[in-house]
Order: sequence, then structure tokens, then C-alpha cells
Amino acid sequence: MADVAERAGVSVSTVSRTLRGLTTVSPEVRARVERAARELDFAASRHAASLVTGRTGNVAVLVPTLSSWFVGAALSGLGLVLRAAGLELTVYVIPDMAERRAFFEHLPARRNADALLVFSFDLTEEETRRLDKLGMPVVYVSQHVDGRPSVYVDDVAGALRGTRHLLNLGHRRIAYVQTVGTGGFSFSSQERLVGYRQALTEAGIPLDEDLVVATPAGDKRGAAEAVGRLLGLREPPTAVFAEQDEVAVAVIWTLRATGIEVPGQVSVVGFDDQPVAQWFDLTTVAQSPSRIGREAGELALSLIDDPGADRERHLVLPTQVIPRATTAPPPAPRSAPDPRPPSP
Amino acid sequence: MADVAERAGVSVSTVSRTLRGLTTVSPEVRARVERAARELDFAASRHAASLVTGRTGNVAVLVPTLSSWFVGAALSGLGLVLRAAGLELTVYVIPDMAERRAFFEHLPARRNADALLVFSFDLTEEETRRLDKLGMPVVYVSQHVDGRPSVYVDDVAGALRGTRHLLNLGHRRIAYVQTVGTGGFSFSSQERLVGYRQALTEAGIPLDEDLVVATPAGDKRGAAEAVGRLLGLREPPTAVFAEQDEVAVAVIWTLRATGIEVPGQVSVVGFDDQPVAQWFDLTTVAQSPSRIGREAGELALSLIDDPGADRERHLVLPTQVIPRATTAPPPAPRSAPDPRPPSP
DNA sequence: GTGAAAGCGCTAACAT
DNA sequence: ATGTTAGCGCTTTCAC
Repeated sequence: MADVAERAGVSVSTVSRTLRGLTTVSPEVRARVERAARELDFAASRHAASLVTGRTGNVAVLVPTLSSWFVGAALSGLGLVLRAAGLELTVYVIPDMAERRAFFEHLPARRNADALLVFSFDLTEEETRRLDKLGMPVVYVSQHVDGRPSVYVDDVAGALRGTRHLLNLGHRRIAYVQTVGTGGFSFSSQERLVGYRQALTEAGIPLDEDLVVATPAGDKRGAAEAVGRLLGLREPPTAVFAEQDEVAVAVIWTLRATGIEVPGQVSVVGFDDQPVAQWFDLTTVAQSPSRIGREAGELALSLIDDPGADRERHLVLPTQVIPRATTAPPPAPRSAPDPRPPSP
Repeated sequence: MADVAERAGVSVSTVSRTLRGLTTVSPEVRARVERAARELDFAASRHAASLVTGRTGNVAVLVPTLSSWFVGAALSGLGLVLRAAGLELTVYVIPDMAERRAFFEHLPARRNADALLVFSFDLTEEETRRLDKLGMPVVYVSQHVDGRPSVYVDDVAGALRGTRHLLNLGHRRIAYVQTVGTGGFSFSSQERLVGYRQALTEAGIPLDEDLVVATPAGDKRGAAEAVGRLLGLREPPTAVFAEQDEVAVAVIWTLRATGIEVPGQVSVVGFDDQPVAQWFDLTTVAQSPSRIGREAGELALSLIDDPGADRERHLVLPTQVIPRATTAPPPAPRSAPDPRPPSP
């Protein structure tokens, strides 16, 4: 910066003021400085600036993975907002418990970001308290944490309405396929199960725990076992609500491989509206992770500007049922329990 | 840090030395300092440190998107390596031309990272030269740039062997479906086309430009049009080599929706081995983006330590043909051209 | 509107 | 083995 100052024949203060766009610089001097900066190919060091301003110009995010449709889209949306505000994005990927412990032990983001966004983790009380002491705004994304700013989709309402769609078609035996061990997304998982149960209850259908099965996400083998358990019931389901599109697709694949028609014999509803849902013409409950990312970004920005405001703000985003080609009325007025009814 | 020093009854230098794990600290003092630091919940500011060391402790990556299997997996792999080395990851997402221009105009990474990894962009000469002047190691990922360190998969060989697999099954009319406008991945696209042509040439099959069609990635509508063009040929293909799994899946979907059996009447090969390839039992050419990310990270680290070394190192990673259920010998000794042969 | 000078929180000589 | 001191490159008073 001293070089630029010398070349422009002004002081470093003036260069600083000019480059930050402050108004108190005469047009003539401004032009000289800008030319000098361009000629010297100069860019100010954020680090030196942050040392004195206390701002880092950086937002940190904590994510369980980057190989996920949800996280990818959410971070893209977030990136958009941050870039517009001149902030950069530091990503901490915490794939396992060891890394997670290390992160909360050292809190490497501590003085190196202006805000932290925590994605999809089911945090312990202690971890949350640790983040409270971080000295920067923390926004919880895709989860709700009492008394802290959170942004998430209304999973309960989404699952409720997705299940209602099946009920409205006439289904009475509706299974729920949930995922396990997906490293950090258990929060939405539980909420969606709640919505599913709520829909059945309001329709006066007793809950049958045999209809709730689990599978590892995106695993064809696991999905096959889960579907197998459902098909082996005395009264198998005529519809399946899957916690995510990936699971829905695996279920459909398994059913069709067995010669069971979707939606002819079994209807399937997913959750997410990932690209794969389009390929399969999957009826699903759509959410917009990119919007979540944007909203979380805006919230973080406002918290950076005014740490007092909105401390407890919870932003609940809507979902939308998208009817496509994997749902239809159940095959026939149910007769005797028979897992393989005669084809039409 | 001064607080910690006071509390431990030592100088700031000693605190600094202790916290950085230097050896020249007596065990007794070290213990005192560490306790004080823990009690005060102290973490050193990277920014202040970087100001004097010249190192930022930060690696920047430039990616066209985060909503992509390839990028997500590659960054996960990269993150692993960086974390192990105590470095952080700053992500610049450049989704469009305006953002791209802005990035190269200001080069915000300039003094704020120790190295830059550029993913999958088809850079202009000028952009490359601009990066040369960045004053930090730049590693090109998923593309080759002459005279600069690059890490990429052998797309040509992959497509060559994938196409050979079809040839070996007896196919002679093999189409190539490429993607367009996917914002930055055109590099691999071109290379794979080269491999496809090479395979046909070495098998003595003349190239037929009618068999090379394009579609927007992951778009069912576009894929339908591309497939339509192929089915409308006087002599339609018996096999399709798709540039990516997503396209392969869209092609399969379209074919099956039309009543054309895969692989009974048309074989399909993809490229990537994404999760979706498993759901569809898709024969594909596998690559490992997570390995690419790791290798690129290692290369960047070595370049940071010794900017002179390996300046021109090109790391070419292998691919692997994975035969699954979407390839089979062509239907029959070809008779009269008929897009819809009678079903068996 | 512009310049001079005092730090921000660290690390790296240099002393001791 | 530990302390002292001089900056790193900026921003921000405070003068003018």
C-alpha cells in the first residue's frame, strides 16, 4: 500500500480511504490512486485490515459432508449472498466423530470468521454452549435450537401434507421408510416421522410400528431389506412415504425389480425434489436448500451488523407437494391379505 | 495472548512458542501456559500470525458449482488433506460469466491464501496468465494446462475403454451423447469425445457425425430430443456412450419410456460412477473425484512448502470400466433399418 | 480533503 | 530456556 501511495504521490491513509470507497477523497486524487493501484496490481490484505477492524471478512460453515445435494445447493445459495456482501466462505467439513470432537475442542473458527453457520448437526447441549462462547453470531441451519437463530424447512408440515396426499388418494396402509446413520441429518428425519404420524392420526388411522422401517441412505441393499420387511407383513402397505428422494428411488427400484408396479400396486412419495426425482417422475415434497442457504446468509449478515438483533429468530421455510407419476389410488378395494394381487 | 502470558507469569513469546508446539519450552512452563490458555479459552488469531509469517493458513478453491457430485466429492477429499495439515479451505463459487469476470478482475484470493486450486474451468490464455501473477502456487484440477501443475483423470483413455467394451460386445453403431452449457466442464467433455473416436477408429469403423448428439446435462427434455434424433436415423445406434452418468440415466429413461429395452435393444454406458449409476445398474467408466481432491491437495501442499518443485507436474489418474446391467450384445444380426423392431 | 502517527495481535530476530 | 524489541500492512484517531 505504501508503494501505491508513493506512486500516486499521496499518503497511505488516502490510499486506504480511496480503496475502501470512502467519500472524503477528492475525485482527482481518487483517480490517481486508482490508477496507481491498477498499475501495481495491488489488492489490500484482508488479514492486515482485520487485525485493526476486528472483522475478518469471512463466514465459516460447518457441514457434515459436501457430497450431498442438500448441502451443495445450500452452500451455493449462501455463497451468492456472501459474495454480494464482499464476504468469503470458509468450509469446515466434519465427516466423523473424531473430526467433530477436534473441531469443538479447538474451535478453529474462533477468531477467524465473523459468523458461523452450523448445518444439519444434531448438537449436544454442551456443543451448543461451546458455540455460544465463540464470540460471533452462530446461525443453525436445517435444525432448530432453542433461543438461537435457526433456519430450517418445515419438515413436520411437509411430511404431513405428503402423507395426506396419499390418504386423499384412498390409501390406508402407508409405510414410512427412514434413513439411519447418515451422519448428521437425523434432525429432519425425526421431524418428518412426526408429520407422517400426525397425518395418520388426524385421519383416524391407528399407528402401526411395523410400517416404519429403516435403511441406510442411498443403499440399494438396505432398501431391499426394508422393502422386504414391508412385503412380508400380513397386510402389506399400498403406499410408501420415504424420508428422502434417494430412498424413494431405491424403494421404487426394488419394487419394480420384484415385478410390483409403481404406482399401480404401490404408491411412493419422496422428500426433497432432488434432480433424481425428476428422472423417476417421483411424487415428492419439495424443499429449496438454495433458499435456505440464502436466508441463512442474510440472517448471518444482519447478525454481524447488529449482534443484538434477532438473537432468537427462527425462520421456517415452506415445502410443497409435487404430484408426479409415482402416486395413484390403491389397486382395489382391499380383499384378503395377499402380497401379490392378480395383475389387471 | 498477553492475557495468557500474564496469567501464566511468562512473556508473550513463550506463550507463542508453547502454543505453536516449539520444542524450546520447559515442560513445567509449557504446562502452566497451556492451563492458562485453556482457562481463558484462548485461540491465536491466524490473521495476526499471517501478517508476520506471510502464510495465511488458507487454501482457496475456485469451482463452477457446489451442486455437483464431482465437485462435492473432490472437495471432501481435499478437505481431508488440508485439515490434516492444519489448513483451512476457502471456496469461491463462480456460477456465471459475470462472477467469473469479477473474480479475475480483482483476484480476491490474492493475499488471502497460500495456494489456489482451480477446478474444471476452461480458462482462457489471459486468465491463466493472470493466475500466474497471483504470487502463490496454482494447481489446475480436472483440466490440463501446459507448464502448470495439473491433476486430472485420463478422460481419453476412459472413454476409449468404455467404447471398446461396447465394440467387444459386437456393437458397430455406437452413439455419443455429450452435454452442453454445463458451465465449466467442457474440458473433460472434449477429451471423452476424443477417446470415443479413437476407439472407433482403431476398430476400423468410420466416424458418423450423426451419431454424436448433445443435450443439456440432467435435463429429461433435452435428453429426449437427443435420443429422438438418434432414433430417427436411417440406421439407429445399438449402443450409446454417454458423457456422464446423469445423461446416461436420462437416455435410459427415455428409451424405456418409449418401450425400447435396455440393454435388450440398446446398450448404454456412462462415465463417473455416481451413486445414481448404482441405482440404475449402469455400466460406466468410474473415476474417483475424492482421490483427485486428495492428490490435488497433496500437490498444493508440496508447492506451498517448496514453490520451485514440481512446477510442471501433471498427475493423470486412471479410470475403470465397471460392467453392470445396461450393456449386452446388440439385439440381432442387423436386418432392415426399423426403429421399432418387433418385441421378442 | 489530506497527512502523521499510533496501534491491532502476533512472530522472529536478538539478547540474556 | 526465556524475555525484549521491532515490525508485518493495514485502519483510525487526530491534527491541519
